[in-house]
Amino acid sequence: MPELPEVETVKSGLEQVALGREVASIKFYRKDLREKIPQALIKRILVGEKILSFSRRSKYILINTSKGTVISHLGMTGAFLTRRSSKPEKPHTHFVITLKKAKGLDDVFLHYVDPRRFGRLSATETSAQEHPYLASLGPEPLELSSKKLAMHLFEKAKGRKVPIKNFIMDAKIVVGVGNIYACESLFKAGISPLRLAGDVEYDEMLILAKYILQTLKKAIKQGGTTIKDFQNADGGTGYFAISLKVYGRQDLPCVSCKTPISQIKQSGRSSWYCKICQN
DNA sequence: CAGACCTCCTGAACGC
DNA sequence: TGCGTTCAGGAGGTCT
Repeated sequence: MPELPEVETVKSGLEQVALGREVASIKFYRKDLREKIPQALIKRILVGEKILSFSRRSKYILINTSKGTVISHLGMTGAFLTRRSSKPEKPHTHFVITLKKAKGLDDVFLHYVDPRRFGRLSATETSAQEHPYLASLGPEPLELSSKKLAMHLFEKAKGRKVPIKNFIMDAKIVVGVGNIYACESLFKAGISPLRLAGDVEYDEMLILAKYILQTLKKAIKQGGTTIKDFQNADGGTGYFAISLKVYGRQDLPCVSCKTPISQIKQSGRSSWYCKICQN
């Protein structure tokens, strides 16, 4: 389940093997993931074109050529696997990008595998930022200082009665804070996930912002192991490298006060927190 | 308009 | 052992 740090790692891995290379072909094994795949448009943008850059916006990976941008999301279970053959070897391989053979370089085939098909694949020949997937997204936390992020969150939270946990997971407010990072950051900041966003004081928001950034940055740093394993990646390992203090730890003792960790549901999502340490 | 809840999907982890 | 059930989660959609 790729979170933002893992997506960053996947992007780096793709850069290592495919940046600057020409796409020879793309073969689709499905006509849809979450939505219908615009196959003809994607072919127009990729086939016969050099990959000028990869970029990331929120948890989307963007593949840029002179013809436009292909926009992909890994959902929960998606992965780009680098292979030496075009033949799908894993179940749920939904498309394969073949890079043109080049002197002195290995043959490379990018296999997109996604068992649950929560992933997405789309494209645009114009501005990627105006694509519906990206148009209404909030800022990238990693491009902000903790103070800027805190001010942004504090302003947006004014008058909001949504729980702070749901608030920081809302991609329209800020991108890249998935369930794991929301739970962990709130624990470190000592803020209950049940608190209403509008009731969180600026000072608390600053601490929360610091921990969100710290957790994301730490995970990206440790995601390096995934880059190393990318050639035979089978789903990514980097994200398990961060030590989870509350996520998934229901009934286990709080690392700080030993009180059993509570699990609750918020808008259908599990939240874990310490009733004593988080207020 | 804001907020809660539903939906998509498969496989892992349970329970009987 | 082997079946059925539950649950996880990103993000858009729908309902209140």
